[in-house]
Amino acid sequence: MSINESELPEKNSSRGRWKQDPEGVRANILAVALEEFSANGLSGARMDEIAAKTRSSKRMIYYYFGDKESLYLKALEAAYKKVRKGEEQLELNHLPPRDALSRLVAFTFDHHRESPAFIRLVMIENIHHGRYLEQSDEIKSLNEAAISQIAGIYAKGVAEGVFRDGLTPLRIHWLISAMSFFNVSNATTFSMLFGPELQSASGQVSLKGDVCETVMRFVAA
Amino acid sequence: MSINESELPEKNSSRGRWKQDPEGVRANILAVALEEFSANGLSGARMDEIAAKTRSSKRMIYYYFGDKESLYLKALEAAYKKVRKGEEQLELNHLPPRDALSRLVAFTFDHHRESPAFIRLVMIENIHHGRYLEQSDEIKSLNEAAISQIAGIYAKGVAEGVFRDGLTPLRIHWLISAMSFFNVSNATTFSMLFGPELQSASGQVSLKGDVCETVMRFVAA
DNA sequence: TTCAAAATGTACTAACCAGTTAATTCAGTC
DNA sequence: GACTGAATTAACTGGTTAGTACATTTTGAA
Repeated sequence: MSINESELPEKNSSRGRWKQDPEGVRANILAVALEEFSANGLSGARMDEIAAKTRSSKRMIYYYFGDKESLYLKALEAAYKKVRKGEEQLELNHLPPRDALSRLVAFTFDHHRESPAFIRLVMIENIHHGRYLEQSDEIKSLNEAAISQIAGIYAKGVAEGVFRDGLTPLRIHWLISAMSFFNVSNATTFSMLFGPELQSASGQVSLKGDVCETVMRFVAA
Repeated sequence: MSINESELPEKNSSRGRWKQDPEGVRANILAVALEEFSANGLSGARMDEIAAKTRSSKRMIYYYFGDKESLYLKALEAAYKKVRKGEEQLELNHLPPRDALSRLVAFTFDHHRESPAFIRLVMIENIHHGRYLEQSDEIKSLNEAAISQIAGIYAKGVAEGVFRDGLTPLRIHWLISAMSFFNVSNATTFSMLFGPELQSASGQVSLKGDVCETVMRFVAA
């Protein structure tokens, strides 16, 4: 899971010597910040709290990141990059269209489920009307891949006559995202209002089946 | 400072008379609070800001609601009640199952779209892991109706052979909710990452069509 | 060794903000 | 027309929190 937990020795004793490790400190701060912002939101997160969970100090956060909002933005970017990196693993080109799409849906469902911190940051960003995402051209450029992957699968499926014509990759992507995202983002309130059965282990299995089925039926010729 | 003789626009000047209207004041505070919490979240909202937008004063908020969290909870409850009241209008029992379901989906899609403040509060509540929703038994009791309505339609559809067997009303409701909710909750970031076409007027029309189609195909025999 | 620049620690401050104090004005009652 | 409790106002407070000043240590190069 967490790859870059580069084990720095001990938190430097106050009187003793300390070793410089700018990159490690930066990465450590970012990881903590991501967790805290994800848990408490931008205004809810506390800089002192973030600093305390860091291997370094509040002073270093301001030294490296300037202010709270910049730190939030960097954490948001880091979260996106991490998620996209996970998505790159998937290779579907060799599969027949229906298998490819089905696997993509199942993968997306699982992937969202395993990235709750990311999901929460996206929710928070939506509450802020995307004020910070807006400032990051870096993130915006990362999302062509998802669409073009679907485009390839869909075109092939239409050509083979197994998918109906007249859809767009974007709408298919929207459908997959909506269900996979909602499953994580609204898990708490949905369970509270309608019971926890869909969030149980077996409930999630059957839900994933439903989600795949839903997409397959939506595109079926 | 000098004794204030200045004219506050809407507010009662300190020299002038004021009328008692406890219920009106309460309702006014709640409406403003709902808007502010929805816009800024629990920790992001400012009591002074809420008070300023109210017809009365900060002291009155504390007089009627106790503290910030209680106000938030009451605003949350008010939002739920308002939304449920809107849902009660729908009468579907006389329609054939497919028409009934189709109309229910379209209605839910529109209804969510017209209640962005409510959607945002639910998002915020999910970020808080439902800590406040949890405290409101009142809200929890409101949600049987949605399920039983679908149950009726679905059972009829299965009996007539137009819907497949083996589903549950809960899973159908989940599907409708997921798409209708996501369409509003993630509108900002989705548009930023993939373009605004689905949020345009015509995009929403075609999306609503997709959502109906998706549900109908999911339940089709 | 020396020295400047980068990196870090300690302790502070100024602003903010939820909640309070205490005085005042209304509406209804006798 | 005075009394009472409910409603309302303005100003204040104390804790919290983002951000900073300043001293100190480390590093690497001359």
